[in-house]
Amino acid sequence: MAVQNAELRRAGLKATLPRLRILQILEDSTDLHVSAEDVYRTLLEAGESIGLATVYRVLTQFEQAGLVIRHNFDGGSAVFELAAGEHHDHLVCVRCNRVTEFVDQVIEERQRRIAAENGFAMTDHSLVIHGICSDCQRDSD
Amino acid sequence: MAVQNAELRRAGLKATLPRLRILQILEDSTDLHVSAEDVYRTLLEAGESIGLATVYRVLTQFEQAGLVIRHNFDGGSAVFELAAGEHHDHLVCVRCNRVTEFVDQVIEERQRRIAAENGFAMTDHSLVIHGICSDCQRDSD
DNA sequence: GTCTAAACGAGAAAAATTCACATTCGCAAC
DNA sequence: GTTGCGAATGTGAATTTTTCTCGTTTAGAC
Repeated sequence: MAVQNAELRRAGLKATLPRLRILQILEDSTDLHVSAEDVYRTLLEAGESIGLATVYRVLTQFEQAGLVIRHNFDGGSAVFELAAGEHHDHLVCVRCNRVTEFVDQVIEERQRRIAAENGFAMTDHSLVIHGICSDCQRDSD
Repeated sequence: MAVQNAELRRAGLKATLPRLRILQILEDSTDLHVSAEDVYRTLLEAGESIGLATVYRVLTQFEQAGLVIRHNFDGGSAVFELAAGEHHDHLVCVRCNRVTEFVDQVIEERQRRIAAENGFAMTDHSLVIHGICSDCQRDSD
């Protein structure tokens, strides 16, 4: 708990109970990508009385503070991921929604060049490859 | 009009009035990326009485038929683009939302390889580079 | 311990999208 | 050209996701 406290301070956020709990949930989650609803459900299961509005507020603050990254894959709801490690891109299975991460330096470099060629000051980028993962390919045979 | 009629048939869709009108709007639009609301508004301005639900339905059908591509950039609403040309990726300005398209064969190739290495049968991919376009960089000085 | 601004909870509201169902339309057979 | 039928549409309600409002509570400085 003391750890999360310090993390929040470093991010310039007051260490309130909802923020501590939500940060912990993100860190403890086995799934790297969780939605606001996921976080809310986990809180309910743990018996915490934290409102859904607060979950959204906190996740947005975390995003602005650089603690998490918000992805708009599809399927309606945004998902959040701890910004702990380095940047990476995603492979998303269109059948089971499983997400795999990857990094490719060649692509990173080309992106920087393309942004520059088009006069864009790149702030961010996101690459999502959709496909059918090996498990789902097997299942459909 | 006869042209759109044939296009719909080729896509396996009955040539109904809403579908003809919406296809025409997409083709006539100066902006390549339009939302369902944009289409609806254009219809209203033209005095057509086509429901918003129909617009969503038709756009979804067009997507399934491969006539248009749906993008979930961000900002809540999805945008649709005619699937006329070849595949391409997008540069989106975070200030003015202007969209520029590009293609890079090196990136395309790396993506195929990455999907294969991870056992994914690639169905699709989307690369969005966010940044500040040249116009907006100038404005903020 | 007190104080104050910031943060919270609950529920209402907004925005985007989909659904349900009665009505209408496209089109193929006559 | 008429007719018939299943597919498609319009309306308005419902859902889903996210944000807002506002009265109450809390974290952290003094």
